[in-house]
Amino acid sequence: MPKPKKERILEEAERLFAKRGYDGVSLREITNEAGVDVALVKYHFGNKQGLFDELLSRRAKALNRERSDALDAVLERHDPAPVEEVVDAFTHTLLNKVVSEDPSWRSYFGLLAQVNNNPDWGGRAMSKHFDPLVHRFLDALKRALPGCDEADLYWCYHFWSGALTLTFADTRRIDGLSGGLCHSSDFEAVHKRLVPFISAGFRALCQKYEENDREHH
Amino acid sequence: MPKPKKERILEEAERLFAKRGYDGVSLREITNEAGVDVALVKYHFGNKQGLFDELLSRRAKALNRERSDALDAVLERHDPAPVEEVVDAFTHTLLNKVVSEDPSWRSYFGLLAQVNNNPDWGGRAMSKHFDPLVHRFLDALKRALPGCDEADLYWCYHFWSGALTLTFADTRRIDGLSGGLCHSSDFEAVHKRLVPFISAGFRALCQKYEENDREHH
DNA sequence: CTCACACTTCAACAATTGTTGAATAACGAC
DNA sequence: GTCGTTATTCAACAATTGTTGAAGTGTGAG
Repeated sequence: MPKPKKERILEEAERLFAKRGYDGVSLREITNEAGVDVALVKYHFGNKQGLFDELLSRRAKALNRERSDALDAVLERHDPAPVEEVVDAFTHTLLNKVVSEDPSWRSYFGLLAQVNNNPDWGGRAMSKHFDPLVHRFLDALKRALPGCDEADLYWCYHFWSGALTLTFADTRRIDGLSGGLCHSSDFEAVHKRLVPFISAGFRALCQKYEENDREHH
Repeated sequence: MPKPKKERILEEAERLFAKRGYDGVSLREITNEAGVDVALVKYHFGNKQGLFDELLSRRAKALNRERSDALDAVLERHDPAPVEEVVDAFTHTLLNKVVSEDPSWRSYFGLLAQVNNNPDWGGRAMSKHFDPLVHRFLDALKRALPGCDEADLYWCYHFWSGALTLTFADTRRIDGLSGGLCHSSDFEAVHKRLVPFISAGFRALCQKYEENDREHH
């Protein structure tokens, strides 16, 4: 049984939109790659925007639950939880999906990178799907960093989000910049480094009082 | 004497490309906003890509010199220089231009954000204009963080670049997320926080031996 | 079989896209 | 003025864009 054509459209659209953005891909390019007729887009998704919205939301729900569960697991062990563990719970899920699981997740995160960096309507689209989850994580971080300024916290998340976004954009710039030492698609390398990098940033800005026990790991 | 039409095209193109990306803006939209004929694009820049390239490079040269000078000033005072000062030299110039100077710089940085996050050709475009400068800064950081792993250093720059990119993309997501506490276009707020955040990240990943004197500022 | 329904194809639409050649205008040098 | 160069306009091009109505195919139930 061949894959249903609706799904073929979604796959190709995800792949192409992730690479060249909403305006950089035409419906015919998608449907040609998928081997289906253009009119199917209207039938299944209404129009181009409907197709894009469907791509955005179809994976968001499962992803949100998974990351929320990861946070729960951390908070169950200790609350307030160390900054590192909260940051890791947020990032771990994403990078694991890219590294080991169904590679189509990689396209999805590429899509999110496009959306998150879109000055026109990206902010609203991201907020619509992910703000509640982000608030859960920021609440946990607030408890981990008592007395911290709320604005500091949000800006830290902003920097964090930017680092993740550029990672998933996968522009291969670091490949040339590093002379082949690093590879833009080496998400394992990112995984190892992003958590300590971001956690240190949070502590530097949001940790008001020095604590004695700084045991991490 | 009214502004030359060539310049009007550049201004509007910069503004629109920054907001909606290369494929999201048509030449006629640019030339209509600028009040000139479409054919002028061919005359002055060859084609659409030529216009975009001109936008990218016309400000890059001056910007590179300015940032290189900022690094020189730091290194003249002390070499190796503290991480904070090197990071600040890189970021300071950008954010100052946005805050105080000619507001058209803001469009230019929005343009850079679009390019830097573009998976298709963004990496090459950024490298072409900015890699030598980035290498200068990374060299200074390498001296500030003796014995550090080179790959770590490049990945730190990657996170840094991502944080800056999302900032200049100006998506207004943080406005809603923070309930109005932060504003995406408040570059002064970013300025205060980005340097300590990124510096702490560099230290966390790249600082091999604890040092006694951690005097900053 | 027949009917209803979901799915798919086909052919075409009006609008917009980047690009272009030829004609026109502005302007300084001589 | 006259000429050469630069700048600008005009009208149009072929191609592609998203979208659409109508026709066609398949399938499963009755």
